[in-house]
Amino acid sequence: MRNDINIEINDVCEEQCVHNDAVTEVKEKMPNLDTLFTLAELFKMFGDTTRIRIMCALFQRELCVCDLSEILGMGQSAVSHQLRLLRTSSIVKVRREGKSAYYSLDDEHIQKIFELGLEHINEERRA
Amino acid sequence: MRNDINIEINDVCEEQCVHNDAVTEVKEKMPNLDTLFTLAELFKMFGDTTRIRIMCALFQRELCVCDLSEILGMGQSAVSHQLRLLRTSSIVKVRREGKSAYYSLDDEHIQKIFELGLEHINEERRA
DNA sequence: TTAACATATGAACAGATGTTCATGCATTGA
DNA sequence: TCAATGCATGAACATCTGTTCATATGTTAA
Repeated sequence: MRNDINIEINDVCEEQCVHNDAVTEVKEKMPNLDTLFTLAELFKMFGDTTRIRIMCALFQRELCVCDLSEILGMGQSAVSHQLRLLRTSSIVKVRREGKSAYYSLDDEHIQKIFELGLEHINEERRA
Repeated sequence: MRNDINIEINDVCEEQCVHNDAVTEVKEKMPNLDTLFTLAELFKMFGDTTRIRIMCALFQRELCVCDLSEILGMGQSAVSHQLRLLRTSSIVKVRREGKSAYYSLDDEHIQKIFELGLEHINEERRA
């Protein structure tokens, strides 16, 4: 009985349908919240058309801000802001030469993630 | 001279530093905007901690809304709203049984994308 | 049928996000 | 040194997003 009381105290708001074994096991095996938060932050970078287009352009070659601005048909400021986010997330890196800043991809995972995403949406379209 | 005028008309706001060869080539090889938009929509689903946690839980096993609600420590409504988004993006699928709705992953790409993301952030941390 | 329950969903709200505008900083060439 | 150029960045603004609340839908058991 004391045991029951403890369960009630610990599992506040427990719904009646909960499969306790499943819930406990899944909870234990989940990566910690910090990791998942960081992961979400990474994927957030892929979750905007402008940034995806920037990455996609950089798959081909290193480019300066001005080139990217022209390729995307967007203002230099907008591109620059997005590049800052991509830099912060270690997705792109800069190389400065004279007045220009040349951006390129920092890591081959980026393209792999991109390609898996493409596969997924293509299967979806076929289905 | 007429040629110069046309160039000015077509390439409005052209910056002076643009590397025209590079820009033209990259532009040609870029996937179309629709595809990149759809791709961004997909990755948007990975770009939220709640949804990442849901996917992560479903890697282990099929779960009902109520279980997920308990695992995440979040309200049923919030979870249900997110599941709807994941359903719409063909990331999860539902199986209904009695009063419950059991969710599971729709496609193995999802876990692969997740794992590549993990690799990326782990390399980042090591560096 | 009715009550209880699991889930879904619309509305409302707060907070996050992306672009533009204005401006600052560094580099280059005159 | 000064003007022009390429890039970065803060502020402002509109839009998008995620959660909560209230409520609806559909299923089950009594």
